[in-house]
Amino acid sequence: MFEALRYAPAYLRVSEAIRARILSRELLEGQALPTETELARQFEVNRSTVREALRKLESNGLLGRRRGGKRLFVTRPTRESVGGGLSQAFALHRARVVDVWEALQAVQPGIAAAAAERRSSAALELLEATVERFAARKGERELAVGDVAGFFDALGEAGANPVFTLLNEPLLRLLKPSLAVIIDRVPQARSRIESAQKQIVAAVRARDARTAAEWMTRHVRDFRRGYEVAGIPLSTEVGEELDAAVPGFS
Amino acid sequence: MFEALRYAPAYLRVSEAIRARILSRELLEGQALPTETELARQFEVNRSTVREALRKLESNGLLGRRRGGKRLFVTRPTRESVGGGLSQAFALHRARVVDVWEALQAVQPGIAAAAAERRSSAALELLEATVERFAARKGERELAVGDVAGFFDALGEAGANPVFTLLNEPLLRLLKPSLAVIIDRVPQARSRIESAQKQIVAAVRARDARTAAEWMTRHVRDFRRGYEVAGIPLSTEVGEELDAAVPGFS
DNA sequence: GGTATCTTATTGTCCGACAATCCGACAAGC
DNA sequence: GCTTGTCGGATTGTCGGACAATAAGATACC
Repeated sequence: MFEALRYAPAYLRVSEAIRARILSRELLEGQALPTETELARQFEVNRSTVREALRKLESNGLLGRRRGGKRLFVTRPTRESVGGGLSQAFALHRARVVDVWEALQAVQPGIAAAAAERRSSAALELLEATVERFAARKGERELAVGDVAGFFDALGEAGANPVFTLLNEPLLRLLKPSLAVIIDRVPQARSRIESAQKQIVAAVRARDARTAAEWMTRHVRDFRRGYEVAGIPLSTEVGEELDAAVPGFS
Repeated sequence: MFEALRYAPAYLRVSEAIRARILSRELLEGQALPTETELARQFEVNRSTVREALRKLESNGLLGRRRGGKRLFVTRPTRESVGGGLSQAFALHRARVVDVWEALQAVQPGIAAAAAERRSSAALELLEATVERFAARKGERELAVGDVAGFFDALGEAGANPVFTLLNEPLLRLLKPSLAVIIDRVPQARSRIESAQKQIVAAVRARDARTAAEWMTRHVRDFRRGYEVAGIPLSTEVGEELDAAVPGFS
């Protein structure tokens, strides 16, 4: 009958006020925030209260500081901070490798198609460099995994769609641990990945969206085969390892 | 040459410590956190410092409180809190409606296929109820938009893939405003949406993943036509309206 | 059993303080 | 001119203590 009437503590109202100013672009990226004391004066609250509000915005990725700096600056959520938060959420929702794989299968062909349609020549070069790097890599499991993630990243970047770029990161993050196992245990994994990447890049260079998407579909399906061959149960829960870095502070 | 040596302020170390305990499942969902004073005692820091740490975890959606409650409880990020943060990030990265549409086009067919493969009968009923609700709706633009979002939501739920569920929310959130315009301005929009939903649900009931995905592809393509007919430029930036609710506090 | 009442514990907010250190300016030296 | 040393001020990180409002738990009552 009646709606619960909300009383919002001051620290929330302060953080909301600042957030609104950022989203409305009154505060622009890169701009320095007033000092805590000044904010306290303007909002007519205590500095401690302001600080609580700032911590919220900080972990939302809306505020950050320059390396070793003191003052806070307006920033927008980076791939890393978004990715950290999201993959953390996935893990807590007990997502399994098969869930992540399924999402990859849905998303990546679209990303590949977008990349093929819109890649700039600079993005193409970057993409090719990534492929070369992976192909040249011998051993060094961890670095090879990084290269594969770098390939997907570069592809997302080439598509010039911020939605794809931001969604890509957390999926890759969750993919990595299991990918490392695959590369270790499946002998032909590297060569299969390499050839798939080359086909995809060729299609991207030719601006052939359909072929890019098709090869990507095959590529992702291969990962699933990889899980099976490597003996990774599809129902393994993806877990955040130690590398759950502090989002928004690095 | 040298790596920057990092010093982490106490409030960050505290929040990291607690986060780690949550991610490692030592602290379980629903469990109450010790009181601020107790935490301060254990970490040997001041209560203000603890509070700053708690605010961070609060906006990450890892801590929350029961309606009108005082104590903090361990929670996992809800769809809403994740969605709020993500759509905020998209907006700040100046995503355009075409970007969101492209992402929908990539993701939704996969979701539909997953739903067809794994839907429970309960989920199917919910889905059908949603479709009925939208079909029966006359006028009431906002509610109709909510119904459409509810359809995608129910579909995601039916797929029983937390990754899809969490990714779906922010996309829908960004879709809504433009969808409202389409429903207003394109006369045949409602009937086209309704028939597409019915085809999709039929395929889901028949557990026919391929057909479900195909109809979904058409359905999403239709939205693009809708943009054109409604005169919404595809390069419009999606913006967070006032409804940018406080994530993790509602 | 359920409900009203009372106590206590806990949170939200404030004030004031201080050390560490980042910032900017300015001077000195090659 | 550009780097390096010096210095004062501004700003953050952290602390201690305080108090009102109110949720939570216990207790008495019907």
